[in-house]
This record gives sequence, structure tokens and C-alpha cells, in this order.
Amino acid sequence: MNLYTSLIAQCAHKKSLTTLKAVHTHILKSGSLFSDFGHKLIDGYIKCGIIAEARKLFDELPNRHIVTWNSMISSHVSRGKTKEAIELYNNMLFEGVLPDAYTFSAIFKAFAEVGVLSHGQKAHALALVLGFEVSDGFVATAIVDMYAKFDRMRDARLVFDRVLDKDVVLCTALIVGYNQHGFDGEALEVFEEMVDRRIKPNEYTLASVLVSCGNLGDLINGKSIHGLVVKSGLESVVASQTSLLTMYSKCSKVEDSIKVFNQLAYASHVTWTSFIVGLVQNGREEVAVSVFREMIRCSIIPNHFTLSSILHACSSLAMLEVGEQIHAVTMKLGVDGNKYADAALIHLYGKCGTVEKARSVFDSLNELDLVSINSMIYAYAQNGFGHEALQLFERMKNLGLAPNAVTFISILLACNNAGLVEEGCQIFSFIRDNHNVELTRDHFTCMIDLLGRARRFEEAAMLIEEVKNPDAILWRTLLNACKIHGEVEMAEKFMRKMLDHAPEDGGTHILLTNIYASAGKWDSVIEMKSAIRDLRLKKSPAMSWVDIDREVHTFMAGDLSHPRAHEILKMLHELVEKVKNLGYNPDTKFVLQDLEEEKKISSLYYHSEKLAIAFALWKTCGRNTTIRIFKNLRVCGDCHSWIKFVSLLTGRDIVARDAKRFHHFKGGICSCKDYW
DNA sequence: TTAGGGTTAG
Repeated sequence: MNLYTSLIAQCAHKKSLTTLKAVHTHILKSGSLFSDFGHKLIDGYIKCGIIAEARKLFDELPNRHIVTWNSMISSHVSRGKTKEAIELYNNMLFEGVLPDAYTFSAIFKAFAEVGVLSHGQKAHALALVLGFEVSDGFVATAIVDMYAKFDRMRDARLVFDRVLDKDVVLCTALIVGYNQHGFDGEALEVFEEMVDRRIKPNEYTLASVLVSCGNLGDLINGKSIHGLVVKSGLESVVASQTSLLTMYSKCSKVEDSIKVFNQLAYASHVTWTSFIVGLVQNGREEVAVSVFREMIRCSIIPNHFTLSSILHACSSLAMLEVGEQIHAVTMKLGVDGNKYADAALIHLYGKCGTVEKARSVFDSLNELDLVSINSMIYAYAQNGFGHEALQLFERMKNLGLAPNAVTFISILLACNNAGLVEEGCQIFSFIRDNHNVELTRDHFTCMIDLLGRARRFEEAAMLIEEVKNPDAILWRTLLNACKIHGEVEMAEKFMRKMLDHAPEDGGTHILLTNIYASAGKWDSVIEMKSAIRDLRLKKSPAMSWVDIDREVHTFMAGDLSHPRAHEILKMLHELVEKVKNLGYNPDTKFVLQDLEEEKKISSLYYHSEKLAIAFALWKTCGRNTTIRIFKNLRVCGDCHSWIKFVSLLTGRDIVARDAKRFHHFKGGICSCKDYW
């Protein structure tokens, strides 16, 4: 008997299944009593990872011991077979075997995973009656963790407070619960409490509190916990490092995050991803792309977290070609089908002005959800496809999906960019009557733009009055509408009102200067310019860029410093002469300087978007690809008209993304139908 | 012979 016991123990220790099976057969042949060795064999099979065989023996075993029940239950839980674990637990109670601390520490995880709170609460009551809740740290931790997973932080806290001997794992479970539900302040409080009680935090604790510091932007605590990581000798623990660099990037200390990453001896795929995410969130998209390439070179496989982040980096910089390469990687890795990655792809194609590609990703989705539909509506909105956006909005409602604040911003933007005034007003009143969605400043900005551009200035101004603490952006939106319609007096009236709220807003001053300039009121322009000087405001220079063969070329208005300036100017003059024959007439009201007419015309020619297009046409001569240019400000009316003629003249499709939206020029027509 | 907590995304 002792020989079998020790043999089984050896097999379990070495995880040697073949020997275990041989011992098992030997026991059966020897005629020894199964009840004497059953428990040992079951333990052996569990340790060798063969749960099915353990279960078979368990079902045949008479007089099952509590330890064997516990082993069966916990082995099922740890392998994710939660339903079977709960079934075993219920059988155990049915047979009159009372659970102990080991049983409870395993079973609460199963209830949390299956998602039936009431069953978990019933087991909690039993643990309470049997006296395990306050006396056993393992049980208490499992209950705290379960309540946290059910989003019942108050219950978790009540249990935590009742426990007599709190240890590091129990405290960490509560901290994690708080941090995962957005209660970062509470997480830090528990951390301070444990430090006061002289409970030593470990790598699990530190990883979590660092995330909370990051979420709170609390660099002071973050840095002192960094010190603790070093002091505790946890610098080489990957999760602590991941949380550290996340903390720094969330506190906008991207350089520190880079420093942490560069000092790592090893980085897991999670660490690489966190690093990339931090870079993207801090506007370091280009660095993020090169880090992503480095990650691939190091044979670290990206997952849907990584891919959706890097796709967002491509969206921000409108890097279509790189984005397409990452789309291919996504497909190769089978990550397409993940809702976050798919939404990021739709977003990318929308941001790059390739709506048909966004739609093709959208059409390939097996299941539509709020995020994918929002992404598609936004793609339509930016590109001026108002009716398509509205159709999708209807489809969303028919599917029974409730629109959220993001949906409404996108749909209002869609109405705005397509000039669908009545539709926009209807949707805005719908949001007002629908108490599930709160109206934000963004919704108001969109409506003010829509109304202003439809010359409904008074209605727009009334909307601004409705907003608590209106910001300068709202007024600037209205002033921009005045500019489009040449309403100088109206603009002055709004400017006076606006100055009460945001007297030092540079954007508004510049806008009013431009309104005076386009109306030819040069005296007022001079006055405004001196006010702007007094405020020490700087106007951001107009800039356009174009990506050709993976190289980005940037152009500023009037700047002829490009190494190919000679070719660009030659092409530009040729284009201007040819489009004039087609009917292009330079419109000098877009020149915001007091110059002679002839000088005004030549200053129009050197607008940054014209330089970028001339360069792109020269560089891609003989190809028939779409030209994509990007501009930091809004495209000017004269350039808009010029590009239409150029698209007609050359037969090339031109897509321009300005600060607000896309313009697709084809055969002399723009997708915005001259409304922007 | 049996047990607990962590890091990344829209």
C-alpha cells in the first residue's frame, strides 16, 4: 500500500502520465481496494492535467473525502470549466458534505465567471455562517474579487473591512477592483491604508496602483511608487514595468515612458503594446509606427490591442499606405473579426478619405455593434456622405441598437457637412427629448455651425446662450459662418458678446481680422492686428502636405524652399494658364492682405494646397493614382474652385482633407457640392 | 493530497 502511495506521489510530482497509468493498471490487477488508492490516483491525474480521467474515477469513488472534492472543484475552475465546478459544488452540498475554506476560495471565482450574482451571494451567506468570511484570508479574497467582478464595490469593501487579518493579496484584490471600475482615488486610499498597516506591497499591488496614478494624472504618487518598485527589487518584473510606462505616458511624460522602455531587459507583447498606445495617445504617431515595425522585427506577435492602436496612429496622420499594410497584417494574423480592430480599420479608411474601403470592411462584419456603426457613420460624416449616414442611423435603430453621444456627434456632423439643415434640427430635438443621452458642447458646436451656415444666425446665437460657460470655440464657429456669408456687422455684434466670455481668445481675433479683410475693411484689419500683437497671439501658418511613395512633403503658403521648387512652379504656372481657359477665375476676396490686385492674384497661386497639388502632379506624372493632400486649416474658396478645374483638366482624382472634412474632386466636381 | 490578487484598445 505504501509503495503505491509513494509511486503515485512521484508520478504526480514529475507529471509522468505513462507511469501513472501503469501504476493504475497494476493496482486494478493486484485486486487492491480502489477505495484505498482512489484519492491518490485522482490527485495524480489532476496534477498530470488529465481532468476527464480524474472525474471518471471521482464518480466511481465511494466515500469521497473533502480534500478530493476540493481538488476536483478547483481544478475545474482553474481550467475555465466553471459550470462543471458549480455542478460539483452543488452535488457536494446535496451529499451533505460541508464546504471548507479551500472549497470557498475556488468556488467564488466560478460564480463570478458564470455571472450569476445570486448564486454567489448564497455561497457567501454559507461561508459567513460557517465562519470563514472573516477568519480566512483566502476566502475573503475570493469573495472580494467576486463582488468586484460583479461591479459591487460596496459589498466588496464591506467584506474587506470585516476581515481580521488583512494581507497583501486581499488588499490587492480590493485595489484592483477599484481601479478596474474607475475608482482610482479609492484604490490609492486602500494602498495608503495598507502601507500604514505595514503590509508590504508586491509586484501585483504596485502594477495596479501605478495604473491608478496614471488614470488620475498623479505624477507625484506615481514617481514615489516608481521609487518603491526600484526599492523592492521589482525592476525586472514585466508587469511592473508595463504599468510604469503606462503611468508616465498617461501623465503626459512620454520621455520618461521611453526611458523605462529603453531600459527593459525583456518586453512582453503587452509591454510593447502599452508603449505603442502611450506614444499614440501623446501624439507621437510616427514614433509609434517605427516601434511597431521594431516589434515585428523582434518577432513579437501583435494582438488586437496593438493593431487597433497602431491603426489609430495611421488614421491621425492619414498614412493610408502604412494603414493598408497593417490591414494586411491584421488579416494574416486572423485579428480581423475583432470588433476593436475592425472599428479601427473603418476609422482609418474614413480618415484617409477612402469611404468605399471603410464600407467594404463594414460590410464584411459578421455582427454589427455600436462602435462599428459609429465608426462607419463618422466615416460618412467626414466625407460628406450625409444621406448614407442617415440611412445607417435608421438601420441602427431598426436593429434595436441605442445610439450614444458619439453616434449623435457623428450624425450631426454628417448633416452639417452635407447641408442637411432640417434633418440636423430634427435629430437635435430628438436628442433633447431623449433623456438617455446628455447634450455636450460638441453637439452644440455642430448645430451652431449648421444653423450659421444656413444663415440662421439668431437661432444659432440663442443656442450658445443655452450652453453653460460657453467657450470660444462655439463663438468662433458662429463667426466663421458670418465670414462665409460676408456678414460683417453680425460678426461684430457676436464678437462683442463673445468678448465677455473669452476676451483673450486668439482664434476669434484672427477670424474677425479675416472677416474685415475679405470685406476690404483695411482700417479695421490694422486695428485688429495691433490688438492681436498686444495679446501676443500667433497665427498658425497654413500648411499642406502630401505623401508620395512613403515620403511626406510639406508646403507652407508662399514658401518656395522645396528642393524641386523650380519644377513645382513650372507645373503650377502651366496648370493655372490651362484652367483659366476652362473658366477658372482667381477670386481675390480670399487674399487677406491689402495688396494691389495683381499681387493679390500671385499670392493666391502660392497657397500651400496649390503647391502640394502641383508637386504631386509633377511627381506622379504618367500615373493614374488618386492624389491625396492634407491641410492643417480649412481649404480656401479660391483653391477649392482651382482644384475642381485641375481635376477636370488632368482627369486625376484629388482628395483633400482640411481641418474639418474631406473634399473628393473628380471631373470638375467636389463631393461637398461647394458647401463647407 | 486541495486554495487567493496584476499590466495593453474604441
